[in-house]
Amino acid sequence: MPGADSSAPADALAASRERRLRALSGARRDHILGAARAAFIDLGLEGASLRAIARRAGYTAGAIYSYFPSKEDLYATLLTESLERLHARVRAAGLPGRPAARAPAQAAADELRVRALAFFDFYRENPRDLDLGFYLFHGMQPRGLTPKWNERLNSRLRDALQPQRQALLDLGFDPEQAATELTALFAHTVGLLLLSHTGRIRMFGRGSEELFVRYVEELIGRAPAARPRRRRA
Amino acid sequence: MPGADSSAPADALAASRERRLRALSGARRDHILGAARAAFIDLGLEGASLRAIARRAGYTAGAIYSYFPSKEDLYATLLTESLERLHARVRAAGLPGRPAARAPAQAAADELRVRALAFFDFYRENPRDLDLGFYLFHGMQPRGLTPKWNERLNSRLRDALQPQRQALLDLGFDPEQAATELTALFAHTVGLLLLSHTGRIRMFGRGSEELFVRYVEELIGRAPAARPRRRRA
Amino acid sequence: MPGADSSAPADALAASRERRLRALSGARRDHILGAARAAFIDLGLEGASLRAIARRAGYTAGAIYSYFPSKEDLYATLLTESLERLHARVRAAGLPGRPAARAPAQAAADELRVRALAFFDFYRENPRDLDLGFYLFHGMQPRGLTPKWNERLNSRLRDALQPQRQALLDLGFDPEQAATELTALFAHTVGLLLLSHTGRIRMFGRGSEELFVRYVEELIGRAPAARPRRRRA
Amino acid sequence: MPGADSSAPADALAASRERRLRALSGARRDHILGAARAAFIDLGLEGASLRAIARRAGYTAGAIYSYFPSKEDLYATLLTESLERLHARVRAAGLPGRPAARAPAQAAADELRVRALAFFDFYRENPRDLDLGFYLFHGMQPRGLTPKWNERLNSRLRDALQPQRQALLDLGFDPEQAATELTALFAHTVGLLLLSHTGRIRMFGRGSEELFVRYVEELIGRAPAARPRRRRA
DNA sequence: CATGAATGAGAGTTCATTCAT
DNA sequence: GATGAATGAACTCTCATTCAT
Repeated sequence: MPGADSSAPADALAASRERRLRALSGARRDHILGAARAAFIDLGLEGASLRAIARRAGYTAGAIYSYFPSKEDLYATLLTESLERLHARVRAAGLPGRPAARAPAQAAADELRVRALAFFDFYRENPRDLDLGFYLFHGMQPRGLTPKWNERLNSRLRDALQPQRQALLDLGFDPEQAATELTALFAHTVGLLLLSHTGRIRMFGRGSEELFVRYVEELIGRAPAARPRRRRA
Repeated sequence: MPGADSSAPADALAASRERRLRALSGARRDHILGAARAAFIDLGLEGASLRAIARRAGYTAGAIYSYFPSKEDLYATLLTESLERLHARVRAAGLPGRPAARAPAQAAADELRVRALAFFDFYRENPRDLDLGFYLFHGMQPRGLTPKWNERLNSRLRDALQPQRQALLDLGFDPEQAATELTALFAHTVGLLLLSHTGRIRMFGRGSEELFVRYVEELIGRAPAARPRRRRA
Repeated sequence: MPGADSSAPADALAASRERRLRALSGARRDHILGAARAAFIDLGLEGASLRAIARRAGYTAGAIYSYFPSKEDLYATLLTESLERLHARVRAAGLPGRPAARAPAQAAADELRVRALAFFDFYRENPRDLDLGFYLFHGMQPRGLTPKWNERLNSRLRDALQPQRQALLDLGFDPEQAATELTALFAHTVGLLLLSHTGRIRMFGRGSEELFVRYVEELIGRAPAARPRRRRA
Repeated sequence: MPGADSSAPADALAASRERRLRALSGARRDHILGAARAAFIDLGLEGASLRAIARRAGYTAGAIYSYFPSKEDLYATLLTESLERLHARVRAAGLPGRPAARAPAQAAADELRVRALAFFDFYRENPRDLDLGFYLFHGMQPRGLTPKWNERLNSRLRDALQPQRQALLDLGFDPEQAATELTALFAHTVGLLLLSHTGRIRMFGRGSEELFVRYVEELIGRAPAARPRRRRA
């Protein structure tokens, strides 16, 4: 058959084409996500309609549905991706001093400082990512994404918090304590970011970063490993 | 003419009628605010349309505009009133043990505990009031309320936080420290409430109240007045 | 009190105003229904969108919702009203020869002829009313109107068929036979109308009216009262 | 050139390839029609979008246009094919008792009974085929199919009715009478099917099949051949 | 032949707001 | 003060269709 010996090259060709298409499609999807992020930044949560997003992306509203099955899905994807960027940022923060041979307690403290600050700074610099989180974490009742997406988003958030949890353990907190402190740290971070983001912090005449650092230092001060000498004494 | 010499009594009559009307109007305004609050509780932020609010109040949508110039304004009024209820709750919390002759440091610590918890509980029990605050405090770009309302709302919030500030001062923090601690306390409170309200705290396996109490205790532990003897020693 | 003695006239005024408003509103509702009917006639079932109807009525799409809670509801109202016009037509058809002192069997036969033909002619002359009936009787699953509306529409249809049923009884059919013949007559009528309306009848080289008359005459020929001689024998 | 003398075999090859392709294409076209039919059955007329049909066929929406120039055309093809299935069913119905040597009048009556019932049953069992007929036969304004398709569909319908026409002739009706009776029979059939299909018949407390049989028996009773004695006399 | 992307129109519905009465 | 009507813009989403690849 004439088709037989040409099938392998044809397959290769098809495969290569598919790869190219997939890459293109992915790039365009990212482009839409970027437009959505930009729309959020400029127009806020309520203003970022599908049309507005599409317009920014250079598309018709209907075209978005080639990439996302619904607006909620687009939002959820955006948040997932935001949490992944957060995670990347927190992970990257720890790299430089890694193989150092400092005193372990000191090293753990530095770890916590650096990771927690990276987390904090990510949202300070990208306040709309915070909005996004609120949007979907707030109601979360819209439409059908709750079960699957909620799980997935929680998982991404956990990932981003994991380095800080590890640092807490390294600081000598037992797992239970670490969980408690991590929760408190997360709450404090979110609270400060919210105050900062809404401008409400001005009313107190304080800077959010200053307060954040202070909280972290107190937390380190509370760590079992922080005062090993005193304990022995 | 008969109208000339009856003008003074007529004025008095008109004035009394106007007073009565004003009172009535005020009552009806409150009635609408109540309906709005109920609509928020049942339907959430997005579901509480002007129509839904009006329906609950027994009015037509258009009638609301006799009492509020816009939806944003209604929301802002609602938030003002919410902050006043918060304030009342915090104020009421301190009453019972007031005239006691306890050790001053202990009394101040109790004050803080009781006031801060009242603040926290208010929002725990009325999560929609928290929503409302977020809605209006968020972007602050909502149309006509920024200049005047922002000031007024900040002022109400300050009022509600004042008892806690006083307790911090009574605990021996100097004014600067007190401002810092108050800000941090507020941020922590808001962060925990948010975690609790969005259900995100479940993911950490912690209760928001437990964490809140812990934070307050640590704060008290940090207070200058908390260890006066130790310091002298 | 000054308001006391003026309340009665005020009430009267209010009542008159309300009456006027109600009449106006009803007229405008009818005007919209008329526009909807016209839209159906020109654009067919699928083309008659809410927007198209509103445009014809001189309204915005949203304005329709002041008069009808949904498009389905508008359709159902239209069909109800169509069935009422049908009923009126059938009822009016019997009037002229009523008090005649003809032989009863002959009178009953004339009754049936005249009523059945009125029914048939109504739809021959207003084919879109037939479409409307098909639209809602066809799927009938759209949205929430099934339970209430279905009942109501069936009732209207029954009303319009009642004169024919009575004529069948008067022709000597017992109730069971009358029900059977009425159903068959209705089916035949609908079938012929459909053939006529879709132009399919041309393919047979027959006229629908001719066939309809033939069917009615056969039906009359089948009637027990039609052959009194047999009964006497 | 080597290509010159190989042109004849090449042409043959090309022709055979084209034949094969054409057959394949036909099979795939049928496959799509099958998917469309299935989509109709499951989703109804409105729900069966091109996308839904394509999905069922394992294709993209765009791919359908390789086989059908438009959705209307696909529908028309589907209806053509439906009428052909109807025809086959009616034709098959007459087979068993064919070579019997019954009294000719009795045989013709049986013929009519069996053919007409087959026609009726086809639509009773496949109500979506009825929908399809209504959809396309209704306004006939759907875009591109009027001139050519109308003719073709009428022809198919005529084919399916031909056995009944023959039976009517065999029953002694002259051609004119037969045409009239055939039209009336068709109208009655359609009317009953419509009542049955829309559920409206329930309102009359009658069964469509019972009524159908009754109509056919009356029709047979009307046949000239039904009373042969009169003819001989 | 088939895909995947894109269009553009349009669907029904809701909304805050305005205004004559 | 309150109504009921009306606006106009916006919403998400679906559709048949086209076309480069």
